[in-house]
Amino acid sequence: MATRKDVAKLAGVSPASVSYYVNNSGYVSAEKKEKIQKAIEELNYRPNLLAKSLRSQESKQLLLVCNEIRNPFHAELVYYTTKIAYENGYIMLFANVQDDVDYIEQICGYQVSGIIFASNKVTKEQYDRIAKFGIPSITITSMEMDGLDPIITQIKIDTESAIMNIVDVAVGLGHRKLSFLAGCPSGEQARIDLKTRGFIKGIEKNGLHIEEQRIIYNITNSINAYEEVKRLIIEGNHPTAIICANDADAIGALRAVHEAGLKVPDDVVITGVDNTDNAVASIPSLTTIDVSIKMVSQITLDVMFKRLDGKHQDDIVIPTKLIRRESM
Amino acid sequence: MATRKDVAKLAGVSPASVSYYVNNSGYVSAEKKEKIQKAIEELNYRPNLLAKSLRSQESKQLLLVCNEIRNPFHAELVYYTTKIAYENGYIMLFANVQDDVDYIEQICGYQVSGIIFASNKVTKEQYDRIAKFGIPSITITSMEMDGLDPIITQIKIDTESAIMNIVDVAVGLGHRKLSFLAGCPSGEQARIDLKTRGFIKGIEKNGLHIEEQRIIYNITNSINAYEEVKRLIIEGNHPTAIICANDADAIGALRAVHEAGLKVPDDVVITGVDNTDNAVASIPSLTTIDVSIKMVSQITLDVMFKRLDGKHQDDIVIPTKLIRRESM
DNA sequence: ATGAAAGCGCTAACAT
DNA sequence: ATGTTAGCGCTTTCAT
Repeated sequence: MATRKDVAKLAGVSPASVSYYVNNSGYVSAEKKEKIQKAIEELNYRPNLLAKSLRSQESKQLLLVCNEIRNPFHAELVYYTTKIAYENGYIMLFANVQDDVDYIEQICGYQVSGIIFASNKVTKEQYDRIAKFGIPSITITSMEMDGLDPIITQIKIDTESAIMNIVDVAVGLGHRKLSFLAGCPSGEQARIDLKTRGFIKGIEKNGLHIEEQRIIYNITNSINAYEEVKRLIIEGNHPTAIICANDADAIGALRAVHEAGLKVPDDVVITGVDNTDNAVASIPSLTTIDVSIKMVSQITLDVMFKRLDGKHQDDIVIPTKLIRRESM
Repeated sequence: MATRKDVAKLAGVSPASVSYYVNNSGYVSAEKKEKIQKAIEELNYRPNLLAKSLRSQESKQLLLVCNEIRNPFHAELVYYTTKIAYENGYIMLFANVQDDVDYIEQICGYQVSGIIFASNKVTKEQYDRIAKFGIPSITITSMEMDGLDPIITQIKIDTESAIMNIVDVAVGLGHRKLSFLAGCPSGEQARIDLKTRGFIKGIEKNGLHIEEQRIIYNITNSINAYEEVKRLIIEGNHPTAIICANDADAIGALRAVHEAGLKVPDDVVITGVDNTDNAVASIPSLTTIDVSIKMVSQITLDVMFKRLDGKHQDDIVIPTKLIRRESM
């Protein structure tokens, strides 16, 4: 690849002038501008961003960490954040990470300007480790993370009250046996997972006993959800309301219920979260929680740019909205 | 962030020794190794990959270009390729690009080691422009691209015979009015789109007239597909076989047919492509074309590493498989 | 076995 | 208005 030096030589100017022209800093005469432009085109010159970043101590690269890109919520988030970042002169690096913090730390070696977490698999200890790098970070979360290093701004999606609301509606419809398909593992993670908390709080608020309500943990995709719901039904005494942590899981649940010869919503109601395209297109269409991913993306990057600007930003809570469709 | 110099100072050795230790090149005494390791941990040192890449003239960054990450096929591809790349010491940069080649060119400024295209929106002219950078590239394609610069290895997914096969089966089942929901725009793109070609060839092979078979272009997601199929049905004289370019579109078609009170597969058969989770979980489940994305990802990166090694690689054709389920 | 030093391509302060 | 130059953090050759 041609370098700035090559361009300077061909254009008969100094390398500095090329920089001035390319970056629109410093003065370059119209005559030289033209010569430089010509040389750039002839040589197909592109500035070496590695060198530029090294020198200017800012990479203009943002890192987005997801734990499951195959989940449409994450896919949309990648779509919008990448787009907005680019429109603002930043390139998005993407990492699909389960629990390999080493990976993230390695990528930080590229001197990323900022990190966006969209993963429910990163633990507090791992956040703490990454916080040490001093890189402005944001986490889009459905977790209650206490005592997180303030270098990590939390954008909390209020799925807790959303799921509570769903429980209210289900109970209002007469359902007494509810089940929740959680994305997280049981134990510590479950205690801070807002969706799981919402379910438990909803159950308690409605005077039901949480022990009698089944929470199925570790649901990671629709196939998985399908199998678990199938098992629930085969075991007998199945729930009449199946509340899922996301739309994909709800699609799997729908299928299992359908195969068992049960009708949705007459025999069993099912709900999702995320309001993805699937929720509209499925049969029956899904009652779900709308989280405007476009809006979340915009807010996230607004916050990121503010942070990169050295300004402080408090944590943010993003409200959600129940979308009633056919499945409940 | 701490630099190599800081580590050297704290450990009481030269910066070179730190490099030797970190990269396992050159000799370092056990005693110094220990000191260096201690200093690294104390300072939370991470090598600056920007500087390393600049110096060693290889970034170990791969660029993946998609045009629609919200499509599950792309999402899975991102998932697997990112994973395999990392296992081989490469970081994947991700770009969701419609037709903005400038964006790709800009990212190339990071001296990416290789580029993987998974987009049906990149035109030959755009490939040609990027080929000029001399970066080993691969395109995972469902297009017939003639005369492409050999710096771009083509991994062709044989969707052409797959769709022809679907047409055969549909006609064998007695269908005479078929429709194809294409992802590409009509015109030049459609002529090189293997799926569209497969449909046309299949129709002709079966002695039907292509003029009487509706091809709907520019279908980009399930909502879109839903609307178009709804329109087809409302217009009357609707097709009894709706062949879709991907599973997501088929889900939308399914919904439209269902709303019209028609039964799948009794009144209308519908097929997808990709064999995503949705195809298994939908009701009815989808007859679709299986393309093992995991395998495609593995092959793609095998080819990439071979290319990065300076070896030549011929274009590859990846076979596909028809998966019969309930929708046809 | 270890260190000094050149240089990767760039920015920006400074000199002219 | 344009050029010279130091230095970003690193690798690697060459001396010691």
